[in-house]
Amino acid sequence: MPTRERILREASFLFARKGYGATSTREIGEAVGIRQPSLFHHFASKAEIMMELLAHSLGRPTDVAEALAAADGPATGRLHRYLVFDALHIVGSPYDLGGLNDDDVMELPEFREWHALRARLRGAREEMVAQGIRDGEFIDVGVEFAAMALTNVIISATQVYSGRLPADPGLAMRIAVFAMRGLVIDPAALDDVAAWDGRDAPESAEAPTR
Amino acid sequence: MPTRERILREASFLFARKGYGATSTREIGEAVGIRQPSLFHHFASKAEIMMELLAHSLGRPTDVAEALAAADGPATGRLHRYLVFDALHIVGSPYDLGGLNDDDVMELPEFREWHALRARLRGAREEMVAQGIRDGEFIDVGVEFAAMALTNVIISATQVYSGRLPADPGLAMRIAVFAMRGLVIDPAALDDVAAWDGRDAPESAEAPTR
DNA sequence: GTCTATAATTTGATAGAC
DNA sequence: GTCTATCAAATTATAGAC
Repeated sequence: MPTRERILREASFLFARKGYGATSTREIGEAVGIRQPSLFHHFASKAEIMMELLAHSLGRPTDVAEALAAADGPATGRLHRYLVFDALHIVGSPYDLGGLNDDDVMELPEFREWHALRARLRGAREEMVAQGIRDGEFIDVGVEFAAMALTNVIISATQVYSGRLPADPGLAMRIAVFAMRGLVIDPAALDDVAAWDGRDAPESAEAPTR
Repeated sequence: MPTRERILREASFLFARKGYGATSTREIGEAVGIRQPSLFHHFASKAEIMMELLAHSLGRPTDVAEALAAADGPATGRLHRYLVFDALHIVGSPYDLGGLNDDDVMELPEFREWHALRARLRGAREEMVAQGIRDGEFIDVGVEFAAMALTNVIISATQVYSGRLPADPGLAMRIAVFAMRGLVIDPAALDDVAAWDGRDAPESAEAPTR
């Protein structure tokens, strides 16, 4: 495997475990098996490593969320489909995407340009929640809170079931149902949904080009 | 207000926003309005500041969770009561307890002694979930996952509703209901619960001795 | 109780040999 | 593409004056 790719993977593991600011370039080099200055042959700076990971963490999910927010049909089904995609995207990634775009990273000035993309992803998620409230499918506990809570439940699942989710897309769908049961007025609506989009969800889990 | 207390507060804000490892003692001193070396008149090290915050973050919640895990009555009511306490504890604190006991901090060797307390808190939460599953009140999505997901939903709420929760304990109870609706087999059981423990929940939100 | 001065270490990044 | 050597800046913490 190319050194550049190994750097991305090891860096993502360290960033997820210790945080971006607390991870030194020497640690990354050691994990990869090269000396610290050799990193800078592949990336111009430590921040550039993070930016490539941010692109992987935010890119496809934003596209999928915006497409589903603009699609037709009940919000319940579209939101469920996004949550299943999100779980499989995180777990199917060769990188550890846990807490990658948290505030502690995004507040640093060198990542200011990524605020817009993260805002688009959040906006699309909140749009689906707002649609469900407007159409009488969801209770109104606050759009921002509901969207954040749903995301955090999915992240919890990817952490606890890290090894099991990709091999079991059905588990991902049950977890998305669990996450949404608090939001949905009629829990029975989720039974249909889980059967409906079970077909295309697994293919959403993709690995990055290597 | 004593300088020591101001240090704890400003440090907690910075730790929550940037992470422990990425927060320098110079920043803490600057936020307090003193020079960096003056911090060490009040605390022996940066880690000791964090440990005092950890004690506040984990101490009472662990006592409450263990007491409720050992108490009688339906797990639904006891777990709901804990979640309301947790939300009011976090939001009522003068410190920012968000992500204080995350892995990135707890994995550092200087905080190894705190693993036991965090494990007790997690154990008590998971015990309540396990009781509910055993007694047929909760669906079984995995004890560890369910307990973590519930906690993360409460933390989401404290972040989004940071200013509004302490003034509105009823909101905290509705959020706890929202968090638990995915877990409970019969959502109607939560209507009774919310009315039952509404009396004593608000007094759970305490400030530390100053 | 806060300050200045400073020690000892670690940080991200560069230069240049091979 | 990786290495050694090194730099400038930032880190936590200490010593001692006031």
